[in-house]
Amino acid sequence: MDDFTVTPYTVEGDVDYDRLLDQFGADRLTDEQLQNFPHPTHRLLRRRVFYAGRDVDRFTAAAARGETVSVVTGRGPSGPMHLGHVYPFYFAKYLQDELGAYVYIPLSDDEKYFSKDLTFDEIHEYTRQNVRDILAVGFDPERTRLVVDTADADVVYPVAAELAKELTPAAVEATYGTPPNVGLGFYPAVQATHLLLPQLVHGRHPTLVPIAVDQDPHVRVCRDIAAKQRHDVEKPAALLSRFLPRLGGGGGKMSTSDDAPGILLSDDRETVREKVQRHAYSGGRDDVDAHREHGGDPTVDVAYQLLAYFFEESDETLDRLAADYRSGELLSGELKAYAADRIADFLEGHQRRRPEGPIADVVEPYRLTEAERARVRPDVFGGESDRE
RNA sequence: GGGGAUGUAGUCCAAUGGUACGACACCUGCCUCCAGAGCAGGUAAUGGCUGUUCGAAUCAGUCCGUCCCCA
Repeated sequence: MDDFTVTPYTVEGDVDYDRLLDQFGADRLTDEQLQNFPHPTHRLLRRRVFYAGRDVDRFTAAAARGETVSVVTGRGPSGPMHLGHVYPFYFAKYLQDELGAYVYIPLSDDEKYFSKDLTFDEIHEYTRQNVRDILAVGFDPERTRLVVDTADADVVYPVAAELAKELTPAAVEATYGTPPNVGLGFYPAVQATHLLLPQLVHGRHPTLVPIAVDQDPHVRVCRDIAAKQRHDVEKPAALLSRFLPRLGGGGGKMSTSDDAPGILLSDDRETVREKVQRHAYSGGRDDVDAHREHGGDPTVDVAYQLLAYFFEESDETLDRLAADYRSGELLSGELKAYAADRIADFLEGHQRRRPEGPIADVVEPYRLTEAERARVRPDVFGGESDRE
């Protein structure tokens, strides 16, 4: 009946988040686990946008003891970034601010080349744009590293090669389906490299991977490899989120490649207002009289959902909006206007922080240093074992 | 390397030499507080080149892409 598909390459239909956990074998976040995160607890946790995980406790326990922890959350640079892409990065910043976590951000340009009909020139243009948007989040350059697969291949490839030997085609096929080309068949090894990289650079420690549930297979594959590798690493922990609702409603995720237009990080206030007003599915009634009498349904109202997921910081305001909407006092158009303004407020801040200037200068403080690379990369010609 | 199949709009697909069909998606209008639903309208395609023909999506040649079998 409620047919849906969730894989790293496809999200379709009305997603049943509970059934997904059964399918994937992840655990729903308990109230207690929630309390183990730094206070005040981030609203993405409080409101159960991040609603499940694997091995979260080891991460929070280590963090509570003040030990080294890291966060990995990435980006596939196949287009401009929209609202649905950005909240994991703001969550990562919260963990960095509160825990001093290292934040590693892999950009999988190779994977997008393998899976999309795009040239590397196009992908790299998006990569540069996306980097500016990611850095607009405000990460600490001392503790944040952007890793671009093809640009940092000196580090990524040797590790991926080691891990790839542990990965059978059958395992890849079982997890992702038959790869359409050998590049994608190899890519899970690269993905696993991303998740282990903080430990390879900084030594064994717990890593948390906050991502949308469709990316969970990557974590599972990596955990399998980490378990059998002689690398001294812990299995990365996962923190899994629901999808930010699409403007059109339904259960899928916001997308730029899809039909429903998403709200881009570059949209100005007028554009946001127009997109929300014209496209957001509402929980309102058919006309004003019916709405005043019976009230609206915030649980299906996309404007309300966007506020609840991320864009309204105040729990009190959120509760009041829901109550007023249900009572019929608040009309759909009014709720949309409010939501659009909160989103536009957020975007204005984001756009103001977006770094200008030559991209090489902008990204430099966030690239792996030579010393960090040397810790990971084998030194083929630097050794002395070539004696006759 | 050999053999076979296939290529039509964003997607799926029809048309055996004669106006390129339809669906979904998208856009516009009506209706709605808004969106959706509903109704009315609209945009959009024959992989490239050459040839045969009055006329080619259709036949031939060639190139390109994709898939399958064999090596």
